[in-house]
Amino acid sequence: MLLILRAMSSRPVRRRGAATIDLVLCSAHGGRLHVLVVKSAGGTPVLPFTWSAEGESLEQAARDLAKDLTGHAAAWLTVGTATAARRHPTGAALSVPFVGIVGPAVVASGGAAWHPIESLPALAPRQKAMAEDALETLRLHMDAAPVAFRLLAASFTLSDLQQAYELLLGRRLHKASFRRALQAAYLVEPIDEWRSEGRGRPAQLFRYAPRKHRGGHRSVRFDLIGR
Amino acid sequence: MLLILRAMSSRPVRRRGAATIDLVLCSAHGGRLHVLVVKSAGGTPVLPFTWSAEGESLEQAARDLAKDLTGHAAAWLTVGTATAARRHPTGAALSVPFVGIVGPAVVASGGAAWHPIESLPALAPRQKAMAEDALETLRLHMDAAPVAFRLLAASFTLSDLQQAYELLLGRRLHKASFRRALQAAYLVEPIDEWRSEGRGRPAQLFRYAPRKHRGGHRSVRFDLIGR
DNA sequence: TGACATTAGTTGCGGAATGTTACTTATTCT
DNA sequence: AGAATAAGTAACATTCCGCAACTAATGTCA
Repeated sequence: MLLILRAMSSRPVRRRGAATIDLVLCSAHGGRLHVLVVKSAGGTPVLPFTWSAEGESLEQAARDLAKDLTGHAAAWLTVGTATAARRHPTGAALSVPFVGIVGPAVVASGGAAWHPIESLPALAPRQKAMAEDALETLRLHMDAAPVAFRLLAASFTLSDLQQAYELLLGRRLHKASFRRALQAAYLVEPIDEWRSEGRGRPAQLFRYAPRKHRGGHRSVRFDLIGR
Repeated sequence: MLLILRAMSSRPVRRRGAATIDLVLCSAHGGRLHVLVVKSAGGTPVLPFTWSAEGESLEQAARDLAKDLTGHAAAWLTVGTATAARRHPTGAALSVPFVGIVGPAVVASGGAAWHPIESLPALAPRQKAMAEDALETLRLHMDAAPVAFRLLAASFTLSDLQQAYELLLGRRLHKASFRRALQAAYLVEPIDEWRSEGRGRPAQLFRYAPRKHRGGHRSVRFDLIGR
């Protein structure tokens, strides 16, 4: 399936030997983070990958790969930690992992399947390491980029958003505090729609609409350094 | 000088064609962040670099390069954003930048020189981009790693530390607030030494000694998202 | 129909964290 | 001795945050 999809697009010719671009594509389903895994020619599970091409941006290649795979552009994408120590399934010397996010509506098709990030299938060592680093990469960027928002559809409830943050942070948050902080940041805007999940009061929908606000110049938090 | 130093060490044979490992080595002098720049064979300024070698860790190669260059091991090192779009001086297709830190005692020798990060000499485009990304990379990691501490010597005054944070954050901090937050985080330990800079009261010296403390599970800060 | 469960969303309080100002302490310079 | 300089502290007001309790809107089920 991967090969078929790649043949459908007209991208630069890629040659074996340079570096692989490995894609750790993430999505949130059912309150858990999932990673897209495909099948290699031999049937073993692998992360989607492509080869770097002369003169082409690595990021663009990763974006093309994500689009070919899912039919949707990645909602967010960043480069991870390039590595050469372990062996890539293809024997490539170098791997450049990209960590991407697609919204919850993207379904896996063909040989591709979403796997919970805590219980991935048996990947090759280098790919396994890259997948396990993905969450850390997302955490690293979530203070400066709207990572949590990209896990959601364009319109979402505040409970959805809180759940996304809890997913990324790995801990529970307090509802009232979360909403107060969110309001103070002018990051979301209510839209005139409500969603009912069946039980309980319907929730208002919001969209990501950051407004310029002079970043409160507050002190430093040392909370995270030193374990 | 670079070539001489590299010949002195017995590292794996590196062959042209794979990827360059470019080093953005940073250090703080006189309240400003500096980057180490060397001279190429042709005399033009370049970032120190080496070639990736089969089977060797990219990070280890970068660490070796830093040690060969300065005689000191890098106090901290992380990988930056791999790139292929622009042209490397050597014509390499791929570059993996590493952003490193050495303490203030490391002096440049031979063809190497420290340049303020705001006024770098005319580097090749790809290297210029990598160097300009360095500060952003450091900022990205400073909440999770002791980046600011690595810019300092093993013992330092609290004013030194505050200056390092101000350097990285690009804004002034309040002395009292900074010290309170620092005390609450159990990150430093006073040692029984004082340093006098000539005028003013001598400052007590501290060292980085993080103690396990249950990270206060506080709410999220949205300050930085959305510009 | 009416009590109950469930989820969304708000309010108010107390304690913790932070910004600000002013102060004390220790040293050098003149 | 007194001014200048920098380190370090104290006190107070303000803001932030965790918590608990509350209201609101819907579905469920006896």
